[in-house]
Amino acid sequence: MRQSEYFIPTLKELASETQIPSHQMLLRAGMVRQIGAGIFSFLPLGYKVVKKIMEILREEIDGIGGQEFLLPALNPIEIWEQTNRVEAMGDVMFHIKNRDGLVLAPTHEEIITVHARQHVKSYRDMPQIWYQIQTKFRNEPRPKSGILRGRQFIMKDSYSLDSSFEALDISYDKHFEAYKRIFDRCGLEYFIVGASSGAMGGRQSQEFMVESDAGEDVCAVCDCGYAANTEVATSDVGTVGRAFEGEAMEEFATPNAKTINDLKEQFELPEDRLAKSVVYMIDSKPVLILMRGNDELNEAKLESVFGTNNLRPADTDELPEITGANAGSIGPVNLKTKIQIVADNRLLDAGGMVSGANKDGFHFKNIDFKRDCKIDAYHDLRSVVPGEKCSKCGEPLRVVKAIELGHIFKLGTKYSEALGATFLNSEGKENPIVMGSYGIGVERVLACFIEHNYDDNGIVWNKALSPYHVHLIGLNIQKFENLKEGCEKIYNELSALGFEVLYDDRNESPGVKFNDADLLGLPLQLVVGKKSFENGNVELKNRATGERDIVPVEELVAKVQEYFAD
RNA sequence: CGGGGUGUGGCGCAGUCCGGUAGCGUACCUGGUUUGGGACCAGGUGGUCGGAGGUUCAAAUCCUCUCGCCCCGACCA
Repeated sequence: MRQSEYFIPTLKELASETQIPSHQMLLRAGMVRQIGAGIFSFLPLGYKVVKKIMEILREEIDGIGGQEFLLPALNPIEIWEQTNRVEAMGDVMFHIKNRDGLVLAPTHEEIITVHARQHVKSYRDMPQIWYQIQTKFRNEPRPKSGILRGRQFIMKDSYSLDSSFEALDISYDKHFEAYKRIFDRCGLEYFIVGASSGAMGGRQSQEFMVESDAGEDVCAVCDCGYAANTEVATSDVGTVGRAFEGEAMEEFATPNAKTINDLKEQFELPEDRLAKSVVYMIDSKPVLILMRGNDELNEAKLESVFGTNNLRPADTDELPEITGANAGSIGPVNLKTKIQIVADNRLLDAGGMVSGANKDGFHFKNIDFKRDCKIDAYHDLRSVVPGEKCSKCGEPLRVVKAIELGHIFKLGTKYSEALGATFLNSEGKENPIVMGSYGIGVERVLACFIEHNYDDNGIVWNKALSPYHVHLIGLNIQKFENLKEGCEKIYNELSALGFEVLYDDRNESPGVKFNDADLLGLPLQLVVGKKSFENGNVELKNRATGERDIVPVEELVAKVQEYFAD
């Protein structure tokens, strides 16, 4: 491709509002432009990389037996009502205003299930892996971070159809391995975490994450290989155990103690002896939640325990009606109304605890959870804190921000049951199809790669994702006919051998060309300039290392072939 | 949805507090000189200052409403 004819609007300056490196690089390198909040156009160079990513996705999903579909973004709302996801999606789903009954699909389990219902009627028809690479629409409340969170984005989504849960395990494992190959080929440093399946439903899910400050997920990771989204992460913190065995529960005045820290300071109490109470409205019913000391309640874990995302902290004016006290004096004993009480595992069968007396300004001490109150259930409800011991190996955990690149789910039969997608098994018995779903955000692959591969001068592509293989840079070719001829010859030779060559034949000064070349970041730059070319040489620069080789023209092709050999 | 910020030639910004000829850099056009790390000189094109309404002799500037965008939070497959 001749750069003089190619639309690559590189930028010297950026609006100060662009924050994250991948966004800045994509704009500066003329790869994307923004149209609205969370809405982007890919320009030719950016789309070239997108296509490279999509090609890798196709090869690997085809490789596990995937068959590529192209499903409609416009969906009848009925099928979403049948799976109860119109409500579950809420505002995230775009609704069409001037045509009743249509929505823009934020994902495609429903459509896939409809096709399965139509045609997959026997266990002999399975397994199937169906996939597509297609645009998703999600009305994100707050798009952000450039292309990382958009209202419209490209997703590779695949779906497996199986006749049993054992067979689903196989389809799931195939995707797990394919995903590893995909991200390896893209040159991404990622880790895999167990995750909450959230509104998708289902039994098991794992996320493929890339560590990045631009990320929105938080994960606990350990050098031993343990990694989990904090939605489900656990650590080895033990239980607070029992103290003051046999001593009677006793009320005491705590007029100025509203928080755990107040209690710690004013009464010199260790955190292990303090139980914090939080009241949540879960499916509109109040539930008292007990946490040890300042341990943070993790709402994702709470959602998963109660199997609903319809929960919120109780309002301050609801608290006295429910408990008899205001925030700061609430506890599990003497509650004004009888409500469900759940406690974090760390408080299991705890004794000698201090907690609110449900009377403003008073607490109880020596509360025995076995003797003085009824804890309905113990669950892991707390958020992991950095430095806590890994529950696998005991080493300190790190807690890092990460970008979710891909997510794989064992859906089970949620969708097939809701939509009546059944098959006959070998005994002639009707069963719901067992499904899995597997997604990769294409823009996120792009952004994650750049987040980890750039420097002050621009992007540093690898061979797999680089929009072109080599950047041929002709200096002053308008002035020196022999340089131009040399460039044309190299351009034609390399192109004929199948290399994708970006040829900078523009009438620009050398400085402009060098800067643009570093900004675009193709792995190999071939510089044809007067000095070296008159001695029969071309300069070959490695973008990643900055190394420069002076290579005789006749050896150039071999050198390039060698570089791209593996 | 709550909080903060912002909107001025294609792009990046100043000017707004304190009303009075719309400015700088860059890009672009013409001519000339230059050419290994974002060249120089000279001349030139281009903006109803996000939109609507109001105050005023006079509004980018003051007031009211409104829209867009960015950041933090809430939310999030």
